[in-house]
Amino acid sequence: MPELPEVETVVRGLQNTVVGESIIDLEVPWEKALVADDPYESIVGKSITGIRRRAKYIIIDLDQGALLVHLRMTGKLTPVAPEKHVTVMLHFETGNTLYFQDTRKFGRMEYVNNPMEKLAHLGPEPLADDFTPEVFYKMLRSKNRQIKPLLLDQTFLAGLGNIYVDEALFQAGIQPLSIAASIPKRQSMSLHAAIQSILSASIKAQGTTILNFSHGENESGTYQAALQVYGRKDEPCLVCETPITKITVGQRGTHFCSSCQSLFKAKR
DNA sequence: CGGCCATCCTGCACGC
DNA sequence: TGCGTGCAGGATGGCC
Repeated sequence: MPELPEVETVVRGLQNTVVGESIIDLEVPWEKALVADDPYESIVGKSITGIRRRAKYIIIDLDQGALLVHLRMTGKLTPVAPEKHVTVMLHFETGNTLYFQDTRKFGRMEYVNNPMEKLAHLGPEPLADDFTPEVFYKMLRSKNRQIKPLLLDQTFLAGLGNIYVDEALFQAGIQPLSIAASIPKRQSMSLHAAIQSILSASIKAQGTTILNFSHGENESGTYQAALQVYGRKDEPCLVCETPITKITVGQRGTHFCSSCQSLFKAKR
């Protein structure tokens, strides 16, 4: 499940591979994966001038417009031909090809004229300089919502997914059902620090690779070894040995330690 | 506004 | 062994 660190890893990996390539043809085995009024007209003939990340989106800049890629759960962008589940292929003048592969077919590649305009609804980047502990505390204070779904809301904060939210809340000692506005300053500071340190550490480890259904995976991250609660239902908490609890919060599997994480209830 | 549900897809873990 | 069922999950849109 690609979250911010995984997307960052993909972007860094493709930096030296696709920038400078000219697109001379495209194939779309799964039509829904490519969103554009006239795909051939808008994409073929253009060159890739850069590749960058915003939240969980990959922005492939073209000499006019850009391709916005969201991998969702199982998407991959690779220059190496996958065996199956290829949804889009970009063929380059050099003879190289960029493959969009996606087992569950939820991922999308969209041609847009102005990528930043299209992503204007997103909240702040959790690793940006102006996302300070003070700013975060103020953001939380105005929200009467459960902290877990709030952190997953990309318009509130952009880039976190289910795995890293569970990990950050554990590290900060905050129970996932806690109401954001009720979280004290001390714990809010701690959550901010947890989000930044976990994301940074995961980027350094090239992301998390949950044992999945892709065979020849040659670029897997190693952060899964550092997970404290995610996927550890009924296993002992690494701090206090209380079995890890798994519940559903906002339709998402949610892992936490009932002893280490405090519930901050709504004020009245 | 906030919470809940369905939708999109496939593969895998289950129970029998 | 093989079948059926349920589940996982990011984002969106609809409903109350």
